[in-house]
Amino acid sequence: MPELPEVETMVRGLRPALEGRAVSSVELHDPTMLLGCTAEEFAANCVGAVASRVGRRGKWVVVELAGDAGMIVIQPRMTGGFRLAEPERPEHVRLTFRLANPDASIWFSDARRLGRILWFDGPDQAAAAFARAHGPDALEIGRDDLAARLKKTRRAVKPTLMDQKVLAGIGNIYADEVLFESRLHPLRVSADLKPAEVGRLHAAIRPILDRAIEAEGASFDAGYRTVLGLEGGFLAVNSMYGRGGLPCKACGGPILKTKIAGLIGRPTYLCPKCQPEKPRRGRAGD
DNA sequence: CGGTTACCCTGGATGC
DNA sequence: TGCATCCAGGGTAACC
Repeated sequence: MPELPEVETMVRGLRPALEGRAVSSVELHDPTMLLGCTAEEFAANCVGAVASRVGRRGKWVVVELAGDAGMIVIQPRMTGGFRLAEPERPEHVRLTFRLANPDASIWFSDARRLGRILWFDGPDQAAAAFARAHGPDALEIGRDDLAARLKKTRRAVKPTLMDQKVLAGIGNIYADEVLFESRLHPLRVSADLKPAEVGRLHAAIRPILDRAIEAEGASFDAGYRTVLGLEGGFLAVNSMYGRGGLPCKACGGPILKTKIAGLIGRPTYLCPKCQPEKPRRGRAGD
């Protein structure tokens, strides 16, 4: 489920509950989700350690243990999420951290079990693994950097935006929002975007992600919730995702829900009028 | 190399 | 009510 704003919201919720606290025990209910060490090693590494910092790298949640005792990375992927001991234990809990003084629990639950729990012996290993899989963070990437990365590929711009190696944090929901905001069709060839178009795209990314973080992310159905079990509010104020057939906020025409090449089964929402497949001659350019 | 597809899993919603 | 089908926000690996 979670993309950058949802993961950022998780991290902000976890911080006050976890930072500075000693882990008294861990329960790994599904050891197949753990990579990087055995379940026994994981428990031995965590118990007694103090969680010094909780952070985000792209869509990864990073828990740093004090004194270089190691790092835990949790990838929620589609259906993973955290819940504090309140208000109630969620279903499908795969990992439990118990804390002492005062006693508390933090749960990681994941219905589809697509999530991953990674163990790294130290920050260098974690940083190397992150660097292998990710480009710059979507909140931090510069316009020229984005332009250079788009120039390198002739694939469609939407799958490029969702490629974590190009920039980290954008997934299916926010790609559609960003492309609508910058009036670009998702099938436009990345390398063919004109400087002004790349400028619009870059200018749209940060504000949309910031607005979504402010709303505490996007919730629908039984999916993503905050660590308190609350729904995020972004889908009440967004422009595209989940709004197939509804009027486009710019032109009033119907929003199209479709599928595009390069993204296997995932839906794409776009406004055919505001996001023309071919750039208008003389206009859309620089 | 770049792009496409299958697949990993499962719960919930929808349809017959 | 019961069963089949479809759908899903992510990511990797195999393949052409």
